[in-house]
Amino acid sequence: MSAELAPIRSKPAYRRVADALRDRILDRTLREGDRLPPETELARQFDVHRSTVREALRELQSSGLLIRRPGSKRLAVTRPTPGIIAQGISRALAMHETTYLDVWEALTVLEPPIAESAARRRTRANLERIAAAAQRFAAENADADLAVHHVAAFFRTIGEATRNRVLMLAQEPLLQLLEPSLRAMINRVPQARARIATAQRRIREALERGDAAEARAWMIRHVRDFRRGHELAGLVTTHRVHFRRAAE
Amino acid sequence: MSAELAPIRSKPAYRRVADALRDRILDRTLREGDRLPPETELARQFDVHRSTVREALRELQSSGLLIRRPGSKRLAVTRPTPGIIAQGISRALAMHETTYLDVWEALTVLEPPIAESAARRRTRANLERIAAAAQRFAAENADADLAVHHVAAFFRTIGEATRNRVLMLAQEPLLQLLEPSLRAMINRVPQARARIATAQRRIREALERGDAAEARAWMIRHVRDFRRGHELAGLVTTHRVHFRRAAE
DNA sequence: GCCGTAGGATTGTCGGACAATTCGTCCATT
DNA sequence: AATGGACGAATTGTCCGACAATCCTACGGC
Repeated sequence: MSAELAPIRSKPAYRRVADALRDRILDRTLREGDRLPPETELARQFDVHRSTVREALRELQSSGLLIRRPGSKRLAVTRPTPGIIAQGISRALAMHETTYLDVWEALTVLEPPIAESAARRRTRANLERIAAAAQRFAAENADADLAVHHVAAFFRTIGEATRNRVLMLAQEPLLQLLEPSLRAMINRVPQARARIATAQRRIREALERGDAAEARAWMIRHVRDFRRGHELAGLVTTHRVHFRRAAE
Repeated sequence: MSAELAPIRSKPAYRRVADALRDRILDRTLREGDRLPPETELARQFDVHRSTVREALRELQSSGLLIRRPGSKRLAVTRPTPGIIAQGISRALAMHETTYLDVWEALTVLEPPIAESAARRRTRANLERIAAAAQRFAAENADADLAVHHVAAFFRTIGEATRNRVLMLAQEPLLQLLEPSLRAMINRVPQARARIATAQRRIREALERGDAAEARAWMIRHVRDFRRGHELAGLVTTHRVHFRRAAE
């Protein structure tokens, strides 16, 4: 007979304020680009103290719904960028027992279909961006950090070409987590840059022809190469990924 | 000759405190399960006011690194759960122009390889959880909300069987976003439940046999059915997804 | 019309206060 | 030795108020 009693825990005010604001943003009462009212005004409207409002604001800020535009005082409503979101994902993955092998497996799953889809939907503008990214990688012969950055950018431009936000967002954390090990690999495996450049070229050409099967096939090789290179570099793929991003 | 001057913007104290704490968590100085020191103590250590500390705490709390255990006062260090992370992703996707078609496409990409991988790695325990989830769905003939919940749970158990956090995390937002439209579909398409139950059974059997190809094949059909059902129900797949999750 | 400036508005941070809850410990009871 | 209060200490949630630093704006000068 003992009914399961719902635990009664009225939410603290800062959370109610955050929820209320988030609702206003999601239902577009507050639209993207709008500047938020001043804290004192919000405090007045919600009938709480300004400190309480500020706690709520920090919450929304860290989930990427509010942003302070550089050189501006007021907060503005914004859509969370893939980068911000992926940062949270990357941290979460780094805290769980995620290995480079896991990341690589996910790349294997995601990237070939992404390449395929990109081959079907890419526009002229996409192709230009893809070519530019490949070009930048090919031109960067010194700085490994930059090279790695350009590799990630290449994948991103392909993701954009799919026009599917879900896929773009899904691949972003992989790119973030891949960077450190990719950098190590490029430094230790001499032929790595050339192999990457070749794969990028073949993928790019396939995308230009709209050849989905070929784009997929080369993407598969490209991703497989990452693992090969990883092993050649003596990196252990079952090591846990790590991720830091605080200083800026 | 004009050197690119780095914009000097010393971060506000609440952000520095948040960064410092986040670093301590990521480098495991503060370990999972540890209770955080009291706010006054943190304020003393960082030499800032307690309000400032509280703003930092809200930030970490919303990124899922700190949690208040039910019926507890102190905050505890924790790993962000897939659910929490995916919530942020879902919101982000809902704010961009993400359509149900996008979600469905991502399901098409992700789920078959997940099923394949699960077929290779599943343990006895996984199989039991998968069977239990399928059982719960089959037994739920009334409440559409519950049925939908069980469908998502079925996918989650399969994701767990892959033992790959990245894949698990990638599929979570899809499940969250799928729920509303899936609920509508189940309510409007009479044969939907039966088709889902059949697919679940075939997938489960394939997983039990460790038959990766068959698991993949049935998962493909299963996901395709979602779209068919969607269309049969007269739901427009190019509508934007929406996501709310505030009350609790 | 463009530009600089003064005053107003807004944020970042602080000091302090107090009620409500939870924590921890000590003691009585079974 | 477990169990179950009892109670003061510790901690959080919320508020009030204050002030410097910075951003914003509107006004007046060129």
